[in-house]
Order: sequence, then structure tokens, then C-alpha cells
Amino acid sequence: MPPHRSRRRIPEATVARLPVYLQILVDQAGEGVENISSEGLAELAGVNAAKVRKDLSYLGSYGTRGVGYEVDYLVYQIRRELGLDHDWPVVIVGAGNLGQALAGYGGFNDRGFPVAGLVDIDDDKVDTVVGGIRVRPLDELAQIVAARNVSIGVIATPPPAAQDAADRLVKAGVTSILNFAPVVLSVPVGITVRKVDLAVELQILSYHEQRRAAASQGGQLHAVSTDRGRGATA
Amino acid sequence: MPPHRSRRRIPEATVARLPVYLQILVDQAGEGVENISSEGLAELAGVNAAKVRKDLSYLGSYGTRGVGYEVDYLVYQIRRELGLDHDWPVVIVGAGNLGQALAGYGGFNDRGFPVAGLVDIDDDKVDTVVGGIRVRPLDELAQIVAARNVSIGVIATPPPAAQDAADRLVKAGVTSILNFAPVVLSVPVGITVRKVDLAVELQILSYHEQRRAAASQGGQLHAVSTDRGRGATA
DNA sequence: CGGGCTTTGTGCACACGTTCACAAACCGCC
DNA sequence: GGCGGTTTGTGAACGTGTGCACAAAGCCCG
Ligand SMILES: NC(=O)c1ccc[n+]([C@@H]2O[C@H](COP(=O)([O-])OP(=O)(O)OC[C@H]3O[C@@H](n4cnc5c(N)ncnc54)[C@H](O)[C@@H]3O)[C@@H](O)[C@H]2O)c1
Ligand SMILES: NC(=O)c1ccc[n+]([C@@H]2O[C@H](COP(=O)([O-])OP(=O)(O)OC[C@H]3O[C@@H](n4cnc5c(N)ncnc54)[C@H](O)[C@@H]3O)[C@@H](O)[C@H]2O)c1
Repeated sequence: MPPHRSRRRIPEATVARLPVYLQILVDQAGEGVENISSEGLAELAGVNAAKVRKDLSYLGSYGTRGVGYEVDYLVYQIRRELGLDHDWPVVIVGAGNLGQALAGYGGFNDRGFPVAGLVDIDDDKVDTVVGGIRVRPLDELAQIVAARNVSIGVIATPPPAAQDAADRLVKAGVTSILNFAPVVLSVPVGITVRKVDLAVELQILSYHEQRRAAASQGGQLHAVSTDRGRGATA
Repeated sequence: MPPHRSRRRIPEATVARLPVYLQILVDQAGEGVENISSEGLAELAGVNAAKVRKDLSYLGSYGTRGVGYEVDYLVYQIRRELGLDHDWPVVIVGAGNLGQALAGYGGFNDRGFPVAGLVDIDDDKVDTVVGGIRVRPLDELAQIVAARNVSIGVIATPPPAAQDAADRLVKAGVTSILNFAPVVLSVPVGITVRKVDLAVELQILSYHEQRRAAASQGGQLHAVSTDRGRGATA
């Protein structure tokens, strides 16, 4: 079978689920499972089987009717499609509470995202070592990005400094940013930004709690719908 | 005007954006801004103005044509709709790297989510103090939940322990869970779960990087579309 | 008090995402 | 080689989310 050049554009919703499938498939491979059906994978991923099949169909026709999917091959294909066939070094800006937790987290390295650098504006933080990484001054950001060919930056600064951090990252040549500060970043076209905002997550939970409370008190009870693939109500 | 009993169901996509508007509005109020137009708010939130208007219309008709929205009143209404008119104490399970960063993070308290407890299975961690919180043994989880009337739990344990943590949380009476472990949790119906998976976020960025690289090499360049409100490509 | 300007609130069309349902494909076994 | 059982891949229907475009509403000013 031909190595299927990645032509088609994959829907964002699917892109967001592929890493979940990948995780499960790697686990399954580790347990010696060689084949898996869309039904089985769906069960483990907590989604609909038809969705699994449609998602996987964007990668090509890698299943065998009557049998299912070969786990190893699927892992290979998803990896390739997500660009995980090589490492993506990341640079972290801000070595505070969160930046240190991130740097000390082995999961990044394991999953192909080695921490190429950790920079901070505070001289007291510079040269301290966290998770085997020595904190470097903010000035060296561009240098690190260039030297290690970094294209992904992580922002873990206080909110007021986040835009500045983004500007510096972009200037240094980074083209993707993962932002933990609760602010809306403004970046040039062509730069991809994703935001992880814990407060937002908690507030969404709060909404559902509040709704539950209101419902059980006054009105009738509703099933709460799933929320665009990022959370779920069982 | 009547205090508008929260009748209508608000679309999930809107619920996910309201916290962002709220954040911006609070900032603006702090800077003395009294009124804001959908256009202005949209600009600051990085979204379409019509979307802002439609989102806000689910709360009721709180704008004034020709003028815009009164910032303070909008803050009040969004807070009420999200259930943020009172605090939601949270309990954190797992006092490792991440659990400590979360417990030490002032932003939770400020935003109405005080840490009611931090529990860990490891006796070496118990009784250590992090961010002003004394780590308690896992056994005391149910007690903490009951005593402080906690309905939101945060899982920051290693992946293999996450399901156990979820089970304990549910048993203790928690009805919403924010899960940081990269595993799919299985919970009873009626429990709301949201997952924050950093590796997934990075892998999505990796996909776009890979796509960019492939495009600039071979095919034609495409604008990358926005991804369901959680990230963006400018 | 009326006219012009601004901005909301929403109907409508379209895009995107999800799920069902089923023909086509494949396996294994007789 | 054919048959029954299984599972894929996808067309089609449906549901959710987005954005345009415009009438309705309100403000200001003369
Ligand atoms: N800690 C958490 O659990 C947590 C949770 C949710 C969100 N966040 C967000 O993550 C961000 C970081 O949180 P934290 O708790 O680590 O804060 P922190 O104050 O502990 O750390 C911030 C670090 O950034 C450095 N810094 C400040 N300005 C900088 C700049 N211009 N360039 C580079 N570094 C700079 C500071 O020196 C400090 O070391 C904040 O925006 C916060 O809102 C944190
Ligand atoms: N640290 C990060 O930046 C980071 C980033 C992304 C994801 N995560 C995820 O967050 C989770 C925690 O990461 P970490 O770096 O803090 O790990 P960690 O190993 O530092 O901490 C885990 C803690 O959980 C405790 N624990 C283990 N089993 C438990 C149980 N059954 N009940 C209660 N506590 C238990 C351990 O004693 C330990 O203190 C992991 O699932 C990890 O994949 C962490």
C-alpha cells in the first residue's frame, strides 16, 4: 500500500481527537493488542463508533472489513499525520509556579516535545535548575529558538506580560504558541495560538453546577449535552 | 427590569465564551470603562461582533441600541448566569508537580474557586504545606467534600490513578470534575467531566506545524481555520 | 420634535460536525 | 468456492455553530 501523501485537509474536530486515539492505541499496543475495531476504540475513547471510523477515514483506508484496524499501523499513520514522526522542541517563557511544573513534567519529553529552553525575566530565577533545565534570561530566547530550531513556544508568564512574551516568541521565529495566561493574544496571520485557561474550565463547570441546582429546585431535569469534544457529561 | 430567571438553555459554544467576555469586562471596568459595544468587546475577545451579540442575547436584552452594553451590569449578568454569584470550593487530588502549582496559584481564589482541600496518597506529601494549604491524606477526601460542600474536584494524579481518583470523588459527592491526567474517565451519568490535556494541545499545534511545512514545500498555501473557539490562527 | 447616526437583536443561509444506516469488503470455515 | 458472520467506509439526514444583513430602537442635536 502506498504511504498515502497527506493531501486532504482534516477537520479540526478530528485533529483534536486523533491524539486521544493515539494515546489509547499506544496503550493497547503496550498490552499486546494487535487489532482493534472502531467499536472497541470508540468505547475506550468515549465516543461514537461511526465518528471513529469517519475520523480514521481522513487518514486513508487503513482498516480491514470484518477485522478492524491494525494497532501498530494506525499508530504509525496517526503519528505521521500529526507530524509526530519527529520531535518538536518547545521553549517555555516564564519559570514561575506553572513554568516549573511544566519543565519538570516528564510527559512532554516522552510525547515528543522536549523542553529546549526555559526563560524568565527575573534575575533571581535565572540559572536556577528545574527539572534538569537551567533557566536562561529572557534575552537568550531568540538564540535558543534559532539554535534548537524551535517552532513551538509556551507562555507561562503573568497575564500582563503575556502579549510581550508572544511578541518576542514571534520575533524569534516561533510559529505556534500555547498560552496559559488568561488573556487574548494578538499575533500576526500565520501564527497558530491555542489557549489553555483553567479559570474558564472551572467556570464552565460552574455553569453546569448552577444549572443542575436550578433544575433540581424548580424546573424539570435535563440531560446535559456534550460540549464540543473537550468535556463530557456521562 | 426583572432579574431574568435563567430559563433558556445556553449553547455550549456560548458558555465557553462567556468567561472570556467576563474577564475582559472586569478588566475594562477596572480601567473605568462604563459602556462597551459588541464591536469593541468582539475586538478585545478576538471574535466576530455578531457572535458577541448573539451570545449576550441568550442572557436577555441587556444592551441599549445606539449605545452598547453597560459594563457593570453585563458583568453582573454573566456572573449570575455562570453561577459565579457565589464561591465554588474545589478539592484537588494529587499534590505533585501540577497539584502544587495549582494549589499555589492565587488565580483560583480570586476567581471564586477557593481550594478547599488538597489530598495525596503519599504519606511523605501529607502534612506538607503548599500555597497555604496543608496536604491531607486521601482518606479524608469524603470528609473534606462533605464539610466544605465541595461539588468540583480536580484530578492531578498520575494517569493510572486517575480513574480511582474519579471514583472516589464521585463517591464523596462531587458532581463536576476537571481532569488533568491524559486518560478517558468513566463516570456515572449526571457527572460533568472536562479534560485538560497538554499533550493533546501540543499535538494539535504539531499538526499545524507539520501542515505548514508540507504546504510550503510542495503544495499551495492555505489559511488555517479557527478551531472551535479554543485556539486560533490569526 | 424630527432627522440622522449608531448599535442592538435576530431571521436566514451557510458551514461544520455528528450520527444513522447500509452496501461493500473481507475472514474463516466447511 | 461459496456462505455466514463481522466490520469498514461513506452517503444522507440531522443538529449545532457562525456570520451577514437589516429592521427596530435609542441617542443626540439642532
Ligand atoms: N500556576 C497555576 O497553576 C496556573 C493555573 C492557571 C493559570 N495560570 C497562569 O499561568 C501564568 C503563570 O502562572 P504562575 O503561577 O506560574 O505565575 P508566577 O508568578 O509563579 O510565574 C510567572 C513567571 O513569569 C516571569 N515573568 C514575568 N514577566 C515575564 C516576561 N515578560 N518574560 C518572561 N518571564 C516573565 C516571572 O519572573 C515569574 O517567574 C499566569 O498567567 C497564570 O494566570 C497558572
Ligand atoms: N506537571 C505538569 O506540568 C503536567 C502537565 C500535563 C499533564 N500533567 C498530568 O497531571 C498529572 C499529575 O502530574 P504531576 O507532574 O503533578 O505528577 P506527579 O507525579 O508529580 O504527582 C502526582 C501526585 O499524585 C499522587 N498520587 C498518586 N496516586 C494517587 C491517588 N490514587 N490518589 C491521590 N494522589 C495520588 C502522588 O503521590 C503524587 O504526589 C499527571 O497525570 C500528568 O500526566 C502534568
